[in-house]
Amino acid sequence: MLRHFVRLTRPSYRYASSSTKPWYVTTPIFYPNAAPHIGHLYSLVTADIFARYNRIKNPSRPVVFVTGTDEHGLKIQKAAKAQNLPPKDFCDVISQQFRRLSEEADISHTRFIRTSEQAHYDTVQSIWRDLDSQGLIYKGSYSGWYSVTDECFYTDAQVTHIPETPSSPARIIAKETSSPVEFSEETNYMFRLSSFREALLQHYTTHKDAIFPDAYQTYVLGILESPLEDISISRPHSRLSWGIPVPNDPEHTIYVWVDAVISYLTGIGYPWKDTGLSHGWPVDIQVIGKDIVRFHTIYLPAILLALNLPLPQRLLTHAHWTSSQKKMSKSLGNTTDPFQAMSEFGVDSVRYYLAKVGGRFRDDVDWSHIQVSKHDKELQALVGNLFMRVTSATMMSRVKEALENPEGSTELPEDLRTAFRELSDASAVLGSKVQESMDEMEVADALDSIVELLRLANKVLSDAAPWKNPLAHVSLESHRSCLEALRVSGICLQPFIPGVAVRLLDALGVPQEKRTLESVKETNTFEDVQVGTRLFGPRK
RNA sequence: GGCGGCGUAGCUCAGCUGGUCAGAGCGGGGAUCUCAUAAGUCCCAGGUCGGAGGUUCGAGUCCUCCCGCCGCCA
Repeated sequence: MLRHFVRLTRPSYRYASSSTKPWYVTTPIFYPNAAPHIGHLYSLVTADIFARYNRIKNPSRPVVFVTGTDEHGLKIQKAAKAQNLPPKDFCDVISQQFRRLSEEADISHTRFIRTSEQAHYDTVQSIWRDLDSQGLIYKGSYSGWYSVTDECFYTDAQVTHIPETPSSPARIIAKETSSPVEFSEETNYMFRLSSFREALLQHYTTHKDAIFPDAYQTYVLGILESPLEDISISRPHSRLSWGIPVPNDPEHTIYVWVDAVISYLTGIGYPWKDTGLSHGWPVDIQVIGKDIVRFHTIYLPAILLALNLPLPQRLLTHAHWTSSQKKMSKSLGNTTDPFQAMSEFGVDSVRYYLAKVGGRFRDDVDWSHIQVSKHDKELQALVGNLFMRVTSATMMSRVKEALENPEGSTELPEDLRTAFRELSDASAVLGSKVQESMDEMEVADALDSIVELLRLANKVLSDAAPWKNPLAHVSLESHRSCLEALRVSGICLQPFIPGVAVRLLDALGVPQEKRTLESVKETNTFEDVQVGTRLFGPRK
């Protein structure tokens, strides 16, 4: 007899941001059937921004950041076969590219998991047995349009009907590959997803901000307002051998997405001896792409409910990158190699672009070589040039002169006093503005606040014109207030462009322990400014 | 077909929760500076806010219809 597994009476775990458990963020686990692309980098950078942000927001709270590769499945099996490699060897190569991408993009992940790891393997089988013992798995039949050539099923939407012609009969083919398909049926293991519809609906009704942006919350609620059908979670071993075998049934292989989503648990050591809190569970932010929303908002939570585990706190769903307004596609030849982009523009300029342009999460965003180049220049001018203006030989000598003659007048014209006060006020509130935006997942707004402050600093410096103003005190005040703007900006820029931010803070002589969000409110004496530091690498 | 999202200056985008009835950056034109990483600052031009109705004292913002684009419907 089937147990009724809806747990409506059990409170969902909702930990406040001041919770002491480690803060946990994930990228989607990547499917390495080909080399990584800009979309993968976007997911990595997005997750990294939140990881780094939380490190400077709550320095005493550990941050756990899991990324990795999902290495089973038919596409990988076929890609390996095409290269005459065993799947494991193929995955070793491609997974290494993803790991290298993470490292070269300055991603501060704490764990790179691969679903081919033995511990993950064992845990997936263990979870399968658990679900099975609860009566949540049963054998059923799956039917659809099967392609012998492609060795897979297609849905109605994925096939098209070719009418009869004088030389050929009517037929149905797969849209993607044009291979002929025929309606077939096979036996698979099914998961009782339907049992969880009410609990899931309640969860998303109660937690209206579970998914960001709102449009995806609405989308998921719409799905859950209709009957939820059980889903197939296995494939015949004869067709899919590269995967985790179904326990006690070697003729079936666990479907790839099942073991993929379990990696968020195994990435932090599940099954735990305790509740998982000390390991970081539940996930605080789960970064996902819009193409995998169902897996992460419905299938995974259903499994978690079945395992009696709290659900992820929030999901951040990002859209895709287009290339000069066209969908990126290998067949179109308009994909961008992320390694090449980082090499050409610098890691931080690429991160800046991804965060600035991609940091609103509303819809697809455009990757354009011209736009990336412009953002690269903007960043260098905003941060690099401002630092050089403030620490120039002329400026430093004027400051020295002012310091050596403290009896000089400190009275400033009113317009300059107002300008300096405005800049100081803006510096003082930057931390709060960035925190407010980031806590609302508004990455682009946070970055815009920093840019605005740096622009204001450049303006005030031009207004004051200390390089020619006869009042020595103007030099001192300009120097001090612009360094302060750079300092607070440097602290706040760490999540977005960590390399430049660290070099800036080093050049300003900011101690390591004074680089937290809290430190923005404090003052700095700038006794150890390293004049002449170049914050950006050489340019062509 | 159903559901959801989008459409604002040449380009990329803010403007969600109705109120000095439209802004920013880039690009374009002009001026200025030369402290500075060929960088800075100032000014100007540029908009049927997809179209048509409606609600309202008032709508880019709410409602209806239409047009176009995108996504989902294991």
